[in-house]
Amino acid sequence: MRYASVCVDIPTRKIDRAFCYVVPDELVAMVQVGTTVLVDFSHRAVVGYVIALSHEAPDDVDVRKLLPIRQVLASSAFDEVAARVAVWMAKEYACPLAQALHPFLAPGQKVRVRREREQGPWILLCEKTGPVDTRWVGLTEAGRSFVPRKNAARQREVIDACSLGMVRLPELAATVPGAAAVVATLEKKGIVFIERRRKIREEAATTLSSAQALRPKKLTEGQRRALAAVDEARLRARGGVVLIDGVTGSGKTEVYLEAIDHARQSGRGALVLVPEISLTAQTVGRFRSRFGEDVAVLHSRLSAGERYDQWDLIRQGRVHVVVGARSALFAPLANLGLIVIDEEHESSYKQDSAPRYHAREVAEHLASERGCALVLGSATPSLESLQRCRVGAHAGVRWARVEMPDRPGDAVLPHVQVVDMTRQFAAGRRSIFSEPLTEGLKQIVSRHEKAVLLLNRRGFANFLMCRECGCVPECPHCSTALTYHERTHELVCHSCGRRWPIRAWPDPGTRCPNCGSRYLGAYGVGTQRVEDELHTLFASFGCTAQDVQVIRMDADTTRERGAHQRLLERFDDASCAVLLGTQMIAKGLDFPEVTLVGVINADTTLKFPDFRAAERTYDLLEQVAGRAGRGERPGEVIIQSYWSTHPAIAAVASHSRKTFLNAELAARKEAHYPPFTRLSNVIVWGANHAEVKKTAGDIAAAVRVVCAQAGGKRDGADASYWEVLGPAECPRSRIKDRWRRHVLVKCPIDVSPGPLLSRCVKKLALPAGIRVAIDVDAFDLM
DNA sequence: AGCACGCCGACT
DNA sequence: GTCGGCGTGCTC
Repeated sequence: MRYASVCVDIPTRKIDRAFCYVVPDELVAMVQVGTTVLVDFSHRAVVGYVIALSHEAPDDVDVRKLLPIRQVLASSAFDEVAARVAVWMAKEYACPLAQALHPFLAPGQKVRVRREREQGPWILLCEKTGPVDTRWVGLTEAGRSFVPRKNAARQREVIDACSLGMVRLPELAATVPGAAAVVATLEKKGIVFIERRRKIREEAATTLSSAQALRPKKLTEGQRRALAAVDEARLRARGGVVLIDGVTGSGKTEVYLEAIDHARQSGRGALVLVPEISLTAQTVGRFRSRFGEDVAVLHSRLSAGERYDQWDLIRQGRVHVVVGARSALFAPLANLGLIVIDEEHESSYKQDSAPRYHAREVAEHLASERGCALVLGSATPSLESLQRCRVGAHAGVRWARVEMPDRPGDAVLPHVQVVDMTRQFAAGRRSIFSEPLTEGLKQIVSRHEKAVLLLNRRGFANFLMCRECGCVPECPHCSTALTYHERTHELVCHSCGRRWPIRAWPDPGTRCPNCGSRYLGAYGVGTQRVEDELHTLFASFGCTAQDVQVIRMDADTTRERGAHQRLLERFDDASCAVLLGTQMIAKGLDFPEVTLVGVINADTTLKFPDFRAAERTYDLLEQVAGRAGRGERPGEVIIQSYWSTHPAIAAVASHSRKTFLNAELAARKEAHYPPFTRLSNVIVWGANHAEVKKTAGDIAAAVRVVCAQAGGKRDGADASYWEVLGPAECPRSRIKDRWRRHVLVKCPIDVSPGPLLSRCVKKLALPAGIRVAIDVDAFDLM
């Protein structure tokens, strides 16, 4: 008899284990680890996932009570190793096993069971994206000598089109009107035949010149060392981690490409994770140009069909390299030899909904389970990774750091100048652009070069304020100030997305919602305004829009599919241009002609109430500075700031990460923050304020008891640091009419807080409408 | 989660 | 006496 261990898809903390089912004889061939099945479970039918198979039933169940698997709903999406990783994720990130399995399933698969009426039958709701076929038309033997009737012009056209080889029916229909009907007639006569071929939906390639990855004649010293370290880790097959700590433009991608090539030559596959934001045509193009058809790409901008096809190519073993965002980590790639995480410091590697995993941590675990190497690359590694390299090991695997301090060829790091904006202001300058930046832009125009301008807008969005009563309009459903959208004359809540039309000063219809005053004015600097001022500035140089193109890239201009790529292609094609944008332009762009990088306001992110604010600022500035001088001509970086003495800014100016690290690590150690502890966040939310408050209090009390026990068992001063903070209101205390409170838990770095926090929440009877989220190693503390 | 079981108040 | 309120607990 065969038995299957099935995880039922009921995502609740109360059910966090798998159940045993009998595999009926007729299903034995179909039921494998990773298949989606339908089973009976406590008075109803539910969807479940097979996580293990065995010839024996577990000891603790009565074999006579076991139920059979009813039906197989989808073929296998993951193997035993992946199932083990999911079990680990569920524990580590304190989420139900079913939720930990979701990222492993085929993209687009949503199989649910519902019933329409109270006592109605259970029905299956299948929402599965699947393969699609294209019909191809070809001439039969008889067709070759067939001469259509004189007046059958359409038939002749179809036969002509097919005479050189098979043609896709949709293509034929585009050139020959009514081709479908003609083909149907000819097929009946035996003149043509129709063949169905699997169609692979994919995106069009880019024309960006920088999307090519030409093999360099020779690697730099740093690249050779990094490559050797990666190869060694891969051959040891013990899940070793290599952190490639290379300055911007040092050629990390080339090291990945070479290392992947070595893995492929020995028959192993490779996963490459890049932040969603840099998963552009440029990045993909580089991998495609080196590995051609052997690459699958997975990211959120693909349509459901495209994503499914890419995933299925991987599962069928038809590609050996996968490039994708965070969730590509779960792609069913066989014989994994290498995992690469580019820009490993990026916060987008942390998922902010369940399972709240961090791709770096899951990759470390996965690499060790699959016996492959993990490569982390960054010019600004996370403090966590640097700390692990300093120790030399983490979670039982080796962590090694390789430095790449030089750019290939004659390219050098750009010169960085910090402009103290308080002095500019004191000197009577009121423009957005300081004197040095104005001068720099003038040079760009006169020398016909390109510039990148960053508007670091996080936390400095446009808002309205009444100059008579001082009020700032807030969302009535969330505790956030509303953002003002100049172009559409709307107030927008970035928490819940609601919009309200509004008129701002000097529009005659202006009325403050609080006091009715006309003096409701816009504050803050938006990309739109910088764009306008740029045009004014260039006009003052005597330039026209033809002389210098201004390309704005922000959430507004990139909403449309493919817009991101089109804007970059425009920038690439221009002879002289300025690319103006938010965070999204800071990373990964590689345009050798960029000689000037300007940062409009460097310190807006520093004032965030977040212990990583300084690290984020440093990372962003260092990354954007790295866009300059990647080609033959040297680069210049101008950073405008009101807080130019801050270590994060000073460090970028002097190309000295130590300046930043020394200050930051000391502060983190003092306050017991990561990388010296692990920080978890337990969030409670609901419509009823009193119940939220009570539940958060209960959780805090339970966690305090458990933490005191866990802390008491350990000895050693620093290693046994435990702390429970709160409960307190979340910085965003209300979102979409739900009140939010949270409890912060700090614990030693070698402890897994997940199971402990999970236990605390599980034993609590949650009132209806009150929800709890456990966020282990939280990034977003808002 | 979703449903049955069970143990107490106000109704034909 | 029983209909139904929702607290508790189980689901291979």
